Amino acid sequence: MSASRTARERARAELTREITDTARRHLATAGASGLSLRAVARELGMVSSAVYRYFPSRDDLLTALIIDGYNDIGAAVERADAARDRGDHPGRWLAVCHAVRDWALAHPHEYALLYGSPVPGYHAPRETVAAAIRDTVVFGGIVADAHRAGALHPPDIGPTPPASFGGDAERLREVIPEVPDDIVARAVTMWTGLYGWVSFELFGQFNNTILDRAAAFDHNARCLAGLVGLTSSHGDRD
Amino acid sequence: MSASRTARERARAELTREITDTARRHLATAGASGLSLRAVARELGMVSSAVYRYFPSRDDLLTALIIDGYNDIGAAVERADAARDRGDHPGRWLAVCHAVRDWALAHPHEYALLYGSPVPGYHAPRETVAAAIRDTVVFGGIVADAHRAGALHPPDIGPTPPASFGGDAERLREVIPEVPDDIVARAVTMWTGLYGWVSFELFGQFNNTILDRAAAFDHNARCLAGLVGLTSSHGDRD
DNA sequence: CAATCTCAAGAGCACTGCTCTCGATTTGAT
DNA sequence: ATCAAATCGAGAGCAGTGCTCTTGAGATTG
Repeated sequence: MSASRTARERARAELTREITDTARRHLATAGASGLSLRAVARELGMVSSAVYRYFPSRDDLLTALIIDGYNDIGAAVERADAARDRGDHPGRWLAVCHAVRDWALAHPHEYALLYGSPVPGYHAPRETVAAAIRDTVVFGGIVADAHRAGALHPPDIGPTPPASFGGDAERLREVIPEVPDDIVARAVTMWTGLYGWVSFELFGQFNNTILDRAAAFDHNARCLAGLVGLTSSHGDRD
Repeated sequence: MSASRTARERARAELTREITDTARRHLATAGASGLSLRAVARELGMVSSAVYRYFPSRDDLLTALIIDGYNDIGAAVERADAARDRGDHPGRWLAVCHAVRDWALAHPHEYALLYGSPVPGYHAPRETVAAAIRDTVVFGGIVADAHRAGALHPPDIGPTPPASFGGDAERLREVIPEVPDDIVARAVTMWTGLYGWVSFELFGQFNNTILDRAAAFDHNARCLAGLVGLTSSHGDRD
C-alpha cells in the first residue's frame, strides 16, 4: 500500500474523507438520527446514490464516525494523562476525568453516539472495540500504577466482591494488571461513576438541579477516587 | 370533571389510551427512532392523519410515553422501598438499586428514552419533570432517614465539596432534607453511579467485559452506599 | 487500441412526519 | 325538535428519508 497509487485511488480516499468530515459536521448539529446521507451528498454537490459507492449503507458511515469518535476521546484522555507526572496518580485520575468531561461538552452529539442509547438496528462491528477501549486502558494504567507504587489505601467500606466476580476481574486485569479483585471491582465503580456523571449532565438530568457543574464534577471525581484510596496527600488541583 | 361526560369524550379517552398502548409496544420493539406514527395508526385500523387529532405531533406522543415511563419506574422504586422495613436503610437502598436495574432490563427502550441520549429536536416539557423525580425523591428519603437516625458513618475519603456547591445543596435538600452539604454531594455521586452502571450495562459498554452482571451490580451498589457510610452491620442480602 | 473496471447520475420504491380539505357525525344551546 | 358549531375520520398531497437498479461517461489496465 504505497502512499498514493493511482489518481483514482487518491481521489477516492479524499472524497471518503470529505464525506466523513461533512457527516461529522452534520452529526454535530443535527444528532445521530438527523444524520442524512442525502443531505451530506447534497452539500458535497453529488447525488445520494454516489455516496453509496463509498459507504454501502448509512450504518457504515455511522461506524466510521463512531471509530473516529472513540479515537478522538481516547487521544484526548491519553494526552491529559501524559501531561502529568507519572507518579502523581491522583492528578492523573483527575486530569483524565476532566478530559472526558471536556471532550463530551465539546462534542455532545458524538458523546451521545458513543455512550448514549444505541441507535436501533445498528450493531457495532468488531473494528469499533479496539478504539473504544483506549480510554479504559488509560484508567486501568493509572490504578495499576498507583497499586504497584503502594499508593492505594482503599477505605474499609464493607462489601467484598462476590466470588463470581473472579472471572470478570481476571478479564479486566488485562487492563488493570496485577490488581486484586476488590480494587478491580471498585475501579469499575469509578469508571461507571465517571461516565454516569457526564451522561447525566449531558443528557439533561441535572437541569434545574446542579448548576455549578464543573466544581461539582471535580468533587465527584475526587469522591470516586476515594473509593480506592487514590487521594493526594496535599490536595492539589488541576 | 365527571367520570365520563359525553359518549364522544369517553371514546376519545379510550382511543388515546389505545394509541399510547400500541405506541409503547412499538417503542419496546423498534426503539424511539423506530416509533412510527403511521405504523401505530395502521395497526389501529385508522389513517395516519386521524392520529393527529389526538397527538398534535410525534413529539407529543413521545412526551406521553416519557411521562408514563417515569411514572412506571418511579412506582417500581417506591414499591421496592415500601416493601422494606423503614429502619433498614441499607436494605432500602439496595432494594431501590435493584428495582431500577430490573425495570431497566425489562424495559430497555423505555429506559433509553428516559435516561439515554435525548432525541434531537425534542425538548421535554414541564409536565415530565414532576414524574421524573419520583425515584429521586425515594433516594433522597432513604439518605435523609438514615442521616436523621444517625446511621450514616461516611468514611474519611478526603475531599470536601467546594463552596460553590452550597447553592446546589440547598436546592437538593428539597429532596434530601436536613442533610449537610458533604453528604448531599456524595449522595449525588451515588445517584449518578447507580444510573451510570445501569446505562453502561444496557448500552453495551460491558460487552465481553463483565459477564456476571447481577452480582457485580449488587457489589457496585454496596460500594456506592459505602460512600456515605450506609452499610448494614450484618450484611444481609435481598 | 480495446476490454474492463469505476463511478456519478437519475429514476424509482417504500417509507416517514405533517398539512389541508372534505364530508359525516355528534354536541349543546335555542 | 332544530340548527349552528364543534369534532372527527378519511383521503390526497408535500417534502423528506434510506436504498436499489440501470445507464452512460470516463479512467485504468492488458
